[in-house]
Amino acid sequence: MSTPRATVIERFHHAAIRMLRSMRAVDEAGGFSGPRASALSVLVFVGPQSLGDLAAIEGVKPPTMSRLVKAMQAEGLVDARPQDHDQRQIRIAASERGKRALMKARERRLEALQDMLRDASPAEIQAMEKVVALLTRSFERRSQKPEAP
Amino acid sequence: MSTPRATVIERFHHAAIRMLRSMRAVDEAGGFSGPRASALSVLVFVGPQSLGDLAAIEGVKPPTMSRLVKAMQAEGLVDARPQDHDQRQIRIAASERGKRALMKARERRLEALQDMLRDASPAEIQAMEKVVALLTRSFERRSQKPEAP
DNA sequence: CGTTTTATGTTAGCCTTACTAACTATTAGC
DNA sequence: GCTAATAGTTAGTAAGGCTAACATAAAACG
Repeated sequence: MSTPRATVIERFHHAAIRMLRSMRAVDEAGGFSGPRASALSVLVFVGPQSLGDLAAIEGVKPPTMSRLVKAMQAEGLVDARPQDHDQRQIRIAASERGKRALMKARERRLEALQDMLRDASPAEIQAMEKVVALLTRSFERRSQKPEAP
Repeated sequence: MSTPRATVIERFHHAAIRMLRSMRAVDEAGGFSGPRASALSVLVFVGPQSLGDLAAIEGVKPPTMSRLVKAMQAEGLVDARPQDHDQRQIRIAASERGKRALMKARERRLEALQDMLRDASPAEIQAMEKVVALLTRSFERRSQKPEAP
């Protein structure tokens, strides 16, 4: 359990925690918080969703998403109305104001990240790219087989 | 704002979020949750701390840490008693049971991470190492100058 | 010294996000 | 058409975060 490989993985995990912790501060300074930014970015970049689907994408249970949507609706960040073909479902979409707010928050976060990593060498940027590819691959593998067959 | 560099950084941020989200599930399945595991690991690997120091290390305010410590104390994970040289401060230390619990949780998480990254190539592991170095460097720079002079 | 200031934790009260359980309403199946 | 299943909501609880207000111990200082 103490191979060099394990050590790297563990240190990477820890570094990721620290990086995201400092980003949280940036996100929250900019008005809306992690879960909201995340759900909104799904609505903006993936498209309108039903509540259940949005909850599944975000990895939370429907009641949690229900409350989140209600709060964002109250702030005018999203619109929600019954689906045409199924009156049980609701169609949640980012409002224009929501889109603008998301873009601004995204920009702020990106600026903070770029500032944090401003002295990264080209080789390090390349290394980040490799790591992103690795992680993306892992996520895809995982989502292909959610449960053992 | 749309340089390749920015794109990589943004995708890295997103990948980190997803990685940690799946790790949260592993942590919580194993008994205690993120903030507890994190605080406890400071006590185990860095050593006993006062409440204020521990709060600062963890990036939370003292009342938050006070409650966390109280809960962990109730579960027998940590010991706390007044400092010798200053009766205002308390000295918080991991108990034997806390150490064991942390080690087990750590092992579980590491196994899950290794499983997630099981098909990483040597080059990718090397890339992770580079990224860890980059992030660590950034954190150190940041902690050296907490506020502008 | 004694008084005032500063430092350290704690308590109380609030918010957000997460959960489960129980409920309503709509759709689908038989 | 009655029953099943499905989609969301409501209610109640817990964890973790915050600020404001407080108690107490130590330090500073006249």
